[in-house]
Amino acid sequence: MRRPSMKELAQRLGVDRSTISRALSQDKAHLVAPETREKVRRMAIDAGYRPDLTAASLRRGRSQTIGVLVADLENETFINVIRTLIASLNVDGVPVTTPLIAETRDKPNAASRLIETFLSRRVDAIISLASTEADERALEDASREVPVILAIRTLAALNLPSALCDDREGGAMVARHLVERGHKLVCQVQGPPLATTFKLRAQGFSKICADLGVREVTKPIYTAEATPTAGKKALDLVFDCEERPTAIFAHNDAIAIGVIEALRERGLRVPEDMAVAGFNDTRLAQVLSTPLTTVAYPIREVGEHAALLFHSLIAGEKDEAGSRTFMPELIVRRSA
Amino acid sequence: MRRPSMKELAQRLGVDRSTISRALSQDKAHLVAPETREKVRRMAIDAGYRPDLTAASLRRGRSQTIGVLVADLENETFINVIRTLIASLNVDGVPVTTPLIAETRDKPNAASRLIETFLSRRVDAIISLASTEADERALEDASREVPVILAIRTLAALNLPSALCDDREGGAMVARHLVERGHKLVCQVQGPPLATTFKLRAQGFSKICADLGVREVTKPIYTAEATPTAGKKALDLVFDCEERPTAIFAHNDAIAIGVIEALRERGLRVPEDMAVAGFNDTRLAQVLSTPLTTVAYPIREVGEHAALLFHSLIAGEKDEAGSRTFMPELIVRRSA
DNA sequence: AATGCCTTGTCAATCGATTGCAATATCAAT
DNA sequence: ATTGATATTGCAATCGATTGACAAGGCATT
Repeated sequence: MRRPSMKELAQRLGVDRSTISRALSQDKAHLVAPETREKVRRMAIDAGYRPDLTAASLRRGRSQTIGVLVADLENETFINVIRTLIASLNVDGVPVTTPLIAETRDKPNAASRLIETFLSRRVDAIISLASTEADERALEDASREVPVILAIRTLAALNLPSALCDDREGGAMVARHLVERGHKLVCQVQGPPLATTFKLRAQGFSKICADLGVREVTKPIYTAEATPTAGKKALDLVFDCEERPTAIFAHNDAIAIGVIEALRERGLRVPEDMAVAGFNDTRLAQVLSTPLTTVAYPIREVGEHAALLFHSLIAGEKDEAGSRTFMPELIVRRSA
Repeated sequence: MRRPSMKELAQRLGVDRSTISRALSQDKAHLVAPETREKVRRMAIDAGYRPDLTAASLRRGRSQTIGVLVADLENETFINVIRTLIASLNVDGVPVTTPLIAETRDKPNAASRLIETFLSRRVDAIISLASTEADERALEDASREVPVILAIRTLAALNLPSALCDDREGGAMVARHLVERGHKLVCQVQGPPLATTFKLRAQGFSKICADLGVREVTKPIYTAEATPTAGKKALDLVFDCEERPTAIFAHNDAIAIGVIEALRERGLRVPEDMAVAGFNDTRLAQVLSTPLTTVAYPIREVGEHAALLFHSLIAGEKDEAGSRTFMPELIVRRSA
């Protein structure tokens, strides 16, 4: 009743295991006579044969597996990038490479432990959507054993192939928009500074403000997490400032939602009393009764480029696809 | 510069590979002399030895891997159950079992393809947080080869060990609460009927309404997805009814949020003009300026019991831990 | 008929770790 | 000194698939 191994198939058919292996493979199938090939394939199907990928991995030295590190599984943007990545992993609709997905939650040594697991399982590559400076060392070490690709977040010191969004320009877009709308004093509610994303958004935003002569509230405001709860708390800090801004750039939509709810609790209207912009163009952004002005993340591009990097790196191409940075897009809605 | 294999370690130390294997193992370490054991472990560490789990899997017939099917990676409840599940997979803080996480998005044949992949990779068990009637067959077939555990969603026909929330009672709790608050005509915005969860919530809710003499709007209202967007659309259907209810039970928080935003756009206040209750106690539920009355999902219990089932099943215990259903908890906030 | 090429298939080694069994060493008890 | 028990280590098979080397047969060319 158990499923047969390749050896058993071979016995039943009176051929060698190697013939079975080749007949069933993609690349070596031409080495076996068409009739034999068909015979083998038919028999494999109705015997319910299922190749043992652990054995194949061992022999090939390739596990057809990719380690995916993600900072936060609840974050829509990460998930959507992973989704397009996984979709691009399939060849002709057949999933050949299985992702091992693991979450770091930005905990200091989570990444290095997970990377150890990945390497023990002999992943063919690692894609990190979770890089923080704390993991720099772990990723660097890993990159000596296996291709490492960065997505969404980069690490300047490492020079690893990456698929990114132009976060600086994204921040700049928001700033320009707010300036156009006539705001004179603005404010950022920044995400936690451990990832490059938020730093770049802040830089891009501040640069434009400075260039165009718009002031930011003096004290920089950070959230501990990029969540609505944290955004809500952060609004208190905004109101602690000597001067009250007329617009807030929240570093992502989750923070923006927290900010908006907090404003509502204070009886303030968005955007009349305070304009709010977010980042990512989350699903919720469109659903809110005051639809959110935000920056659409180039999800598909980032995911697909990460997959492209993966394929080019494991194929060992010399003119490998390089790092790329994709442009986000400002989505103007009612909130700012 | 490459990392050494067990064989190379053995040569350097002048002992047999089997000794290395035993010294480094958990369960057979007592078979090797304490000094040898220490010597081996030290050498392993500073040679940077890292066991090859693909080889170990092959030989052991156990991959120390578990297939996790999840319907939706964006759903906080699923993710949180998976998180506690993964945490409970570690023994003494060491991750011994690696989860292979795959998403079905409730697409008809996604589950069976993913299960094929899992089985080819020789997972030790499969945990499905994605079961729909469409996958019944695939899960049943899988359960003949490997332990299959259901979580969150069950399949009555299959009698597989499961870790569940008492969704029926959850629905009932909401109904009782609405009755207590004096509502006479209520309405459900149901989630898609492919999963048991929503059906049970609906049944529990309706039963109590009937028992306590409260009317529901006649036409049942379903959403195509359990998302805010779908919830928003569904509100139109509610207003299409001949009579307007005074309270809405949305089958989860995401739907509830859509409903609330749609109400706001119509200029209606929650809960004064329309009470709204959700399900799951999502993070957002607490953050909203009108905090959401909802049902807290027994996340920890479900995740931990699923892990318990896994451990007991692969240990082959005869008095295996059985299916369990955990009680959710009504969280009364402002919205209803 | 001899030669060479091509097609098809077999043989056997191999990937790296695990484990049942056997072998040796050590020690105590008689 | 002999026996037996116990502790420690080595030997070699094994898990299941893949692949380089090679052999057999067929066919065409000269």
